[in-house]
Amino acid sequence: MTTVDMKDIVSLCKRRGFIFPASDIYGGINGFWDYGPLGTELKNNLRDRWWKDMVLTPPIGPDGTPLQMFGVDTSIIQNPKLWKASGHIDGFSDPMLDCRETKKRYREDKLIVYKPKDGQGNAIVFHEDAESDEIEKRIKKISKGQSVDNYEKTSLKNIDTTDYENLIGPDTKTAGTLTEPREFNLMLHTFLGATGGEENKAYLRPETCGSIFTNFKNIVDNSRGKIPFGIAQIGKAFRNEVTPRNFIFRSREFEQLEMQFFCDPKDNIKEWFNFWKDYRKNWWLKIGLSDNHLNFHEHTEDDLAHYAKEGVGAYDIEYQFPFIAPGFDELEGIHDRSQFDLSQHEKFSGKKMQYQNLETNEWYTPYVIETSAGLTRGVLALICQAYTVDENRPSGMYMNFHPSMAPKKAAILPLTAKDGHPEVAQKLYLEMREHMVVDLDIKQNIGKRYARQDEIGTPFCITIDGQTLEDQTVTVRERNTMAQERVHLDNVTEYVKKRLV
RNA sequence: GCGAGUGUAGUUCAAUGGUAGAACGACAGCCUUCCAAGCUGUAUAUGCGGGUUCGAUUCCCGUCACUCGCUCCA
Repeated sequence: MTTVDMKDIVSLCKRRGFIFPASDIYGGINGFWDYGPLGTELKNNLRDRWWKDMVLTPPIGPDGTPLQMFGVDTSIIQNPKLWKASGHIDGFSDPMLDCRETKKRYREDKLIVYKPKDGQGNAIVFHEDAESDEIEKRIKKISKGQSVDNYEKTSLKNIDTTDYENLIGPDTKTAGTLTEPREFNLMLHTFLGATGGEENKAYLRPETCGSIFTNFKNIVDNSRGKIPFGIAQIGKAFRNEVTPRNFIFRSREFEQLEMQFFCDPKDNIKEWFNFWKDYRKNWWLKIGLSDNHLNFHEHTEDDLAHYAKEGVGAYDIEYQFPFIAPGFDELEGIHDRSQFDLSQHEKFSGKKMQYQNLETNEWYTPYVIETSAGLTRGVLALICQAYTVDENRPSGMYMNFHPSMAPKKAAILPLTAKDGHPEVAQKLYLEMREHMVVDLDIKQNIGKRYARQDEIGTPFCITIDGQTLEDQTVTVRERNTMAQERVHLDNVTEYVKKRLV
């Protein structure tokens, strides 16, 4: 396997207009990226393909009937109670602090402090479950013989941060190694209303699925949703990642392709789960990711998300990104969320989130299988997969995008800038651009123009030459093989179209 | 968030306490040609802020960004 350096990928992305650092002229901003002309096309191609294959023409179910799927596009900001119900607000809002020396991290509320009653000397910090003889021993040692009685016990919250320099951390002997406690909630928040204060706090969604669940009843009641069915959504999501890193892989603003599939708890959940798992992996294969770069990772009991504890399992589809190779990193999760979300929303909203089987009149809370893919991670995977080193061509490499994903489908290149070539080229360009994204490039020599198209992964280059004027044929060059074929002008749009699927 | 490193044209690199160079890319002109990016020319850079200094891209401090290792990832 050839390993591609992320550095080369990042510089190509900037040089050719795929992806730029956000607010580049101001020095960038950690965790945010802008999509340039080609990156936008690529992302749209991936997004549209997902929407088609999931919503417009969803797969045929295991029993041979086409699945019912509904598309929604919900607001990024929702009532904060939604995130309370989903567990996102409480799940990760503890103030934490670090020890600079030992690199350990502590929850503020789990630490207790022994402060000298006379105010002389350092205060000593312990973990809340420290044994009393352990406390006694350590205090004696550090204070050179003083007893616990000379110390008063308090919680870390009562210590002013200006006094932190006099604190001795739980796992060290030196004072002043603890950092100030920091909120570690990973949700981005904002304030609603022009004068919004704390009471008007709202959150930018950390995933798109929350509002899929809250629309469950609308779909059932107003869109004739009959279980089993799915609700799908594409949209932005935001997380205050501790360490945004690896180009667009972990960014604070990203885009998701999410689908929640609601089924009868009496169904064979495992069968549905496997159905989606296989369908989703094959989908990535269809759009050009190679099998040996894809991997299924099954979550163990310990790292299951809070919503997935009850279910039949959780799998990640992982891709072998260059920055982690030979390891893999998550591209899409297929998780059994069981009845967690609908039950939670029923509890918090007081609205019945159940489904009635009208044939049996039986009410139940549906089971949910989630497929949650990162659109922006998908773009990165496509780019990494496509980057192909080839020392035998002028560009030194080419982007081997699947034709259906390539940002530009064809480039029209008159061999010379005179002799009537540009006129023919422009006519063809105006025809073809009605059907696909095409480039018209007239200037400079042909080798240079081929090389440029190779670098951005255009699958077909169409050349108008002397012979075109005689017999109305053009040459079509295929990117990967560089082989050429003569095609009549009347057929060239169809010729390319057929090869984009 | 911690630790280490890096920061010079669009990209990849050079150089210097005293005028910042190249290659590729871009653009213009020439060539009119089917691929080792033809020929000529033009424009473009020391991340940002402060300090030291007669003078800082170079030394120092801060900051921002990127890379690597930790940490985190509902």
